[in-house]
Amino acid sequence: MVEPALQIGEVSMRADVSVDTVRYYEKRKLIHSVSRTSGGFRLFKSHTVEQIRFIKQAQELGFSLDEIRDLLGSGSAEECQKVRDLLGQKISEVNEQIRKMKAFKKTLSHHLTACDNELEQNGQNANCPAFFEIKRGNK
Amino acid sequence: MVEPALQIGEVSMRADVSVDTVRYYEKRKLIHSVSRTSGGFRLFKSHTVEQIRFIKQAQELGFSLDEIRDLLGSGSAEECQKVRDLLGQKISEVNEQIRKMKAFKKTLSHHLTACDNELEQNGQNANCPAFFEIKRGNK
DNA sequence: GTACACTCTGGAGTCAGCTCTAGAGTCAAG
DNA sequence: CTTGACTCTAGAGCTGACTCCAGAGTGTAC
Repeated sequence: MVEPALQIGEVSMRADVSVDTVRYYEKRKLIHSVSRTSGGFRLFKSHTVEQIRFIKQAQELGFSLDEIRDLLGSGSAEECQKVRDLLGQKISEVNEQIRKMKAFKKTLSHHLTACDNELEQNGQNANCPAFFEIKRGNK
Repeated sequence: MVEPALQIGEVSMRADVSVDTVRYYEKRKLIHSVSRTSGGFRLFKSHTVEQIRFIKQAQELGFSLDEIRDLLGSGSAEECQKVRDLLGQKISEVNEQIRKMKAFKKTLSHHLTACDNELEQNGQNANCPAFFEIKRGNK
């Protein structure tokens, strides 16, 4: 039941990032290698792969590596409360993001409708209104 | 009813971006100044302010300036259909983003709960688990 | 024992999206 | 006609997050 150590290439492949990225994350303290071979090769635990996937997930949603690092925490006692608070805060940020997304989607939908109307009425000669002129009723 | 032309400083202030940003967006063809004073000062229509706000909104949601420019379109006939298609595509991208957001929020909530449990049970001596060890049941 | 894939380090390069700078010109007010 | 706030251009610099590179060492398979 001793979990197998992974070399950087294996981690990189499983997490679908480059080896450079893995090293970069280690340098930025988002992950850490647990040990080295006698020759100096890094060895990682397998959960590092999950950790990298989490980092990528958070990143796609606009969080910076520094923010993500704080969220990952070190597991130390005094950090526990801090991480907890941060989590609460991030959750509301995500909620806010979702709200913004929905608003943006609405804006896009409005334009799509306007666009469709124009195409239907004028076909080949459609003169799609520039984005913000729609609202202002200009031609 | 002739709409007043705005100078760059006015636009920048109303849209809450720097004047450099306004010039940069013009260079990148996201907006355009309608004319210049005899001395060469740019003059903008007031809807440019709305356009910049839209750009910022889209940007916050992870769209690049190039993508946004395509979305703004030029209003020409042949572009109309193209913009329409792009709009449809962006709307599904936004839907996908919303889905990811919700998944991420779930991940964060799980961790928050685990964190709370740990704090409740061990108080001052809480040993907040490293992010991904929770799932794996390690201490 | 050598071939070959993999890994190491340190540092330079890249890309997007600004941001800043210098040096010069513009414009409305007094 | 001068002052002071504003604007112009071209180009350099910055930040975050990689990405690439050279030159050297490691590990295992035949």
